[in-house]
Amino acid sequence: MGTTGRLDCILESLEQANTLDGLQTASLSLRDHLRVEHIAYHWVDSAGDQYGCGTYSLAWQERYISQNYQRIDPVVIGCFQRFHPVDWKQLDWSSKAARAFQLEAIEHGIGNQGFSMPVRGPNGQFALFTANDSCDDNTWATFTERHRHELVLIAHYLNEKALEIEPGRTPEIAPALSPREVDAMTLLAIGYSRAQVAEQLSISEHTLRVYIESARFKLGALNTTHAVARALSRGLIVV
Amino acid sequence: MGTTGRLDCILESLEQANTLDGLQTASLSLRDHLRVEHIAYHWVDSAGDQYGCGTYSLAWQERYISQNYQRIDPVVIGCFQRFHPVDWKQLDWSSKAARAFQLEAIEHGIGNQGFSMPVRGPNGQFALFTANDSCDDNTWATFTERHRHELVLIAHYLNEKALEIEPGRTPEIAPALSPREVDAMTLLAIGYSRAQVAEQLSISEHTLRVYIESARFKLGALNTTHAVARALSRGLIVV
DNA sequence: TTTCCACTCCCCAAAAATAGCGAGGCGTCA
DNA sequence: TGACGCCTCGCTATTTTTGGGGAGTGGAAA
Repeated sequence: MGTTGRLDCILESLEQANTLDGLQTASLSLRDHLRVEHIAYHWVDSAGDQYGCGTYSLAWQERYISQNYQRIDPVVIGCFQRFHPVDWKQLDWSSKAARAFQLEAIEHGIGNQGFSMPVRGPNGQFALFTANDSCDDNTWATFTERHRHELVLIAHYLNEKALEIEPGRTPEIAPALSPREVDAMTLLAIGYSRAQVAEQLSISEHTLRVYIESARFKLGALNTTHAVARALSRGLIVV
Repeated sequence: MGTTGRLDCILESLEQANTLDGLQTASLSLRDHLRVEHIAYHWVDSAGDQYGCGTYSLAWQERYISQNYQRIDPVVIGCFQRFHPVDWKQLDWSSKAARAFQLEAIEHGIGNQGFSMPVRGPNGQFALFTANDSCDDNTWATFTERHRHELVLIAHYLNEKALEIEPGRTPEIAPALSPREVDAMTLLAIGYSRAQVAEQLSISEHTLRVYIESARFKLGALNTTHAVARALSRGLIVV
């Protein structure tokens, strides 16, 4: 199996990449380095928008996207609820849809063993990095144990690169809110009504409204809910 | 500086830890390994609830929590908007509050150089791992460059451990929203009024209301704004 | 010094959201 | 088959939020 030294080289070449093609090339190196059949980086957007690179067949990728399989894919669902990398065997394949999905995947050349690592970025960004192969359970267990650190690192750097390449998906620069506006947005975000927020801040409800309005204006929001959503997704408030 | 071998040992002992004290002990080893003045793991929780471990003085930790400094701490705010680790020098210290905060931190023994790594878990969980020291810019740049991989790994494993130790702290397991509920929450989050959402989804406003209510119920939210905020911060919708 | 911004307070009328009921059809899973 | 969840539609009434005005303080920056 590859050495840490070689991984460093690959990560370095990954740093040079600045297009999706670059990521694709890096994927191939990574696969060779890890000596597995497939690796895949898969950016999952809840709007169903997707994006990724890896060594899965194009036919499978297209099929996956066109069928919106991320909705039923146990790998996606399972990783979404976890922080640590997971072996596919630990996932829930019990539903009918999941088993049908798995069969179809295998028909498209996906191996029976998989190990996937969830990665999360700002604004709820979510992606997976997967290593995939066909082998028996023991071989796979040895592989995952030995490469755990590497897989974590690879997932991190791939996602870092993906975020860099797709800046359209990252947030606009945030227009700072005043302290009172932050207070107001924060309390609204945790469910307080206007009256409660005003009481909490010891100001009149009329005053509070001015803050909400000015925050709404600064955030270019159409209403309070929108303003809170923008403040949240731009990291101006933390709930 | 330490070798990768030693880091592996520390990470292994980290794996054994199963209490906050264990994390605290691991922090000390990590500090020695990295040869910095301070390291800190800081779980930034909703509602200002906090949690962490590290080598900062108790006085500072208490002060930080009692003053809710995570609201103005440029490290928290900056990391919250980013994926990659950041040097404190790259952050925005321009506001008055931020500068006052920095001065106070230094008085409490925090070094002038810092390097922080954001980590995110399921349900919008968010934490920081920081290495901190007092030295000149060049020394620090060399340090951060050499230890980048290590810091990423440490942050990952510390957070994995923290999630394991404090499972109660993770917000309730995300009660998946139905597709229509997701639609409703998403459109509300981008500023549509109820009438507009209903029109967009081609359903009656009455029906829409059922979705909003059931989403609110599932999310344990007190009102629509709260529900949207929760859906956002748990990564159930993306705006 | 003047200008700007953050903070505070007030009124009123219209629009929107909420709470409480009700109903039926469709699909999946045990 | 029956339970359950999802999607769809209806009513009434109350509470809350919003949008449009205006007005004064104090501090910081230009």
